[in-house]
Amino acid sequence: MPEKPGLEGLEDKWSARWEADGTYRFDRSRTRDQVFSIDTPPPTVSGSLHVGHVFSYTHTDTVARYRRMRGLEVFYPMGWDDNGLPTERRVQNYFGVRCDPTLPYDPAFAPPEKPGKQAIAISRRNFVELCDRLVAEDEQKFEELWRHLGLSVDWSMTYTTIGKQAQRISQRAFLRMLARGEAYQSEAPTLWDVDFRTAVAQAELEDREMPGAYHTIRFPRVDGEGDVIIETTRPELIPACVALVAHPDDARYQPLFDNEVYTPLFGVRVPVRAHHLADPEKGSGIAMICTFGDLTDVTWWRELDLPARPIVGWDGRLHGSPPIDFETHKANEHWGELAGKSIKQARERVVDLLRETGDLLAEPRPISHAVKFYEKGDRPLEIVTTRQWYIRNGGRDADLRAALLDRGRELHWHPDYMKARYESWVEGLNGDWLVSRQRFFGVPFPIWYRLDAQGEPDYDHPLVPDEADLPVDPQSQAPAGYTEGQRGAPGGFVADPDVMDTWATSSLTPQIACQWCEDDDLFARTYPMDVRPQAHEIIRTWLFSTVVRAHSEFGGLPWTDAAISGWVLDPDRKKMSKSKGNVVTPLGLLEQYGSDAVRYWAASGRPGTDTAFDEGQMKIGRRLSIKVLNASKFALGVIGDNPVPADPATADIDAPLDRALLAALADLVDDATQAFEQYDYARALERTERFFWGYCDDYIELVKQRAYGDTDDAGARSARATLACALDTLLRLFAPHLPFVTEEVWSWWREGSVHRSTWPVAAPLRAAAAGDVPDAYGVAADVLAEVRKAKTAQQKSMRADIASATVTDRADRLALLGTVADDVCAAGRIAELRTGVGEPLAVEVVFADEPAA
RNA sequence: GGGCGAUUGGCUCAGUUGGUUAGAGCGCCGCCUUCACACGGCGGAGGUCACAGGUUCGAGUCCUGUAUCGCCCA
Repeated sequence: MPEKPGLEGLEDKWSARWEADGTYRFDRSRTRDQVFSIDTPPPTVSGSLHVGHVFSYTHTDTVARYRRMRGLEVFYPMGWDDNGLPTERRVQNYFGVRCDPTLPYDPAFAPPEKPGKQAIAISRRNFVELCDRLVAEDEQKFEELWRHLGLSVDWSMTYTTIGKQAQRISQRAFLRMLARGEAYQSEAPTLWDVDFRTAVAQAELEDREMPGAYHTIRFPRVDGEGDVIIETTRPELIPACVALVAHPDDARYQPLFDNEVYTPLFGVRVPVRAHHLADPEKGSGIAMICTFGDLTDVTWWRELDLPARPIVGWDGRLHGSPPIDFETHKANEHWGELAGKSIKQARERVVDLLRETGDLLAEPRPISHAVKFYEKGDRPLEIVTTRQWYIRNGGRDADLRAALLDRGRELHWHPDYMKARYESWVEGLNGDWLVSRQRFFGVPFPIWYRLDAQGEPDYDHPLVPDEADLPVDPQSQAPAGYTEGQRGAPGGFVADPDVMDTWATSSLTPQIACQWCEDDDLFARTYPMDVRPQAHEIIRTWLFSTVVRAHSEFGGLPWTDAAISGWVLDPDRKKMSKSKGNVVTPLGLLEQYGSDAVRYWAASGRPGTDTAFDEGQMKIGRRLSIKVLNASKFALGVIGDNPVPADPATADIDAPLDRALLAALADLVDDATQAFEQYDYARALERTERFFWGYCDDYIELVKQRAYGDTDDAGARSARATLACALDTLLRLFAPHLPFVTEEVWSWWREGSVHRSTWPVAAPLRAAAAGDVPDAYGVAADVLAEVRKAKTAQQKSMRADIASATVTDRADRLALLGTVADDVCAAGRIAELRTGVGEPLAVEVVFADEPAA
């Protein structure tokens, strides 16, 4: 035991020891019923870890440590989510490169020391190599931080989402869905980010409030009976207009239905149609349908069976050639001015042209409206018709949707109300899950297409590899029966160019962590898993998609429980996020306050509840950690060489105060255990902390004198045994939250690691209390508090001697006080204790250095 | 627009199935110093539990409505 215990250096000392001793190593001789299996969220390594990560990962770690102490073998691997767009973006900025898949591989390529102003174009393979290199560095830093925080992860089982095994599992899962008809491809209008040049899934959308403007535009009627006036925010889409639409009940426009109008500038005849989605309240109540301005356009186009005249290309610019053959010279002239322009440029020009022709009836009226964005994107999404892969998720199939809703109800949610997020998302799905991305650093689709004699791909009969050959990169490997020389040649083959959405692989973390079809033995011992911990905002993405994959492959849930963490909010109650620039990096905090202190703050955040970033709470955690060290040191000094009773019931604990303390402790153990069983680590901590302060301020003070007695003194033996039992129990109750200080103290007097010791049980403590209840402890503490109050009021030291104290209280409480009077007198330095019946509790004192009244 | 959650002293939050004068920490004020802890100890002041109704012997807790804030989904 050190002379002056402190927090500094505990993290390094104990994380090294835990690693050396394999304290958290998973013992794979244990069977599924003896295992507690955690599906740890793989953090995105391209970002930096922030306090939000520390917050939620601490929650999981407390639960892991609790379950481990309960005797379960905890399967707790860490994953790194390294594939996908965030990594690509980081690599582009970090090295100053960009991927051009048309370039050949350059084995000698080395990135510049510092990124230049102009991005260097490199081949796909060179680009992927840089991605691999950077994520390896990032992952190392992440692991160091996690170890410093004290996560009880088995670091020998770490996986990545771009690793060979993850690719193999991801491709295998995809191929099996393809074989079952649960994955399919389709050419359809698709939400498209023009900067990233990739398709985007429903789950990745977000609405942003953007300034826009209504343009009032005249469409002349073909029958010459006047004009139809529409209002639109997208005038540049007039050349893509295929119809006008109004609500079927809208009397203003009923006479127009099935008549035709001319589009302004282009003179194309388009029909006026009726559809219930047209909102009579919006604008003039009649809208133009374009291919495609938004998702409603897609619905109208499909349901009204309209022609497609798309004008926006993958790059967000208007096509070079017109969507149809315009009939007039003027129309072609107008198109010529727009072709190749960006959407913004095209809009400005169209408005000018409408002004010139007089078709713009009023100056644009500014409004603010919700526009769909890719959550990582900078410009509004466009809708482009492309061939994409989809996975069935119930968005177009009522039976599957119902089955997935049932899965959501089967899952135990912590807190329970988070279930509603899942249900509202599943009920609101409006299409299947689009999983293909036109990107580079991801798991490729293990698919090739035959080329016919004209070199046209046959998309309907894709070529697939044997599962034994996975993972494959179809861009560099030829399908069975073909040679590399036939790539791209008529009669040969071509690779599917896309990679899978990163969620398509992340949705398999249970399969990856438990090594589905890679290690059947491990899989049988760990899957299905016990718990998915995660934050609430990705219930629609990660949690839901994981349920989809497990339901599809195994017909069951991937875990029994979901533990949902809240967010960390900055002091202005805004979510901490990189884009807001209000993130706090965790390493400095861990060093300043100590990991246990930061964990204390994190573990004080209720399950599912957003929590303010609060350094004050870390200070309290630090104070608590120091108190654990000091109080333990003192208690152990008093306990001396006396062993911890193996069973407190046989330890001659007979002093009423001691029995009452153990009775209270038994209640605490029950409370903390019940809380942890319900994933309420915060409640367990709060109760333990409260008890601990009482143990320090009241119990230790009350028994100090008695415990100093001789070894043959029964009261002293009772006090020492109780101090030891209580300290032993409290350390174990704190161990999940404060792994470093508890381990430090444990090492002073106990064998092994506290984190491999057993979680306390109430029964032996209650047996030792021998029917006594906590009340005598409560009365003693109350009276002691009154005595202190009296000393403070007289500005006396706590060590001031009291000649006599008179306690007024209820008779039943006075009776209890009688049983602990010696301890109370010793702690209060009271020579004579008198009592009188009455309420409320009061204590009158006469100090020794003043004359008696 | 629909759904979920929150609203408790200056601040951050507890408050288990409704049960005696509503708790804690921080901050504030005062006191106590070196015998575990000054990175300390003890004590004090401070709240019409967002608002309005209702159920009940009894409501911070249950029900209805309103307001404000946040989130999820349209």
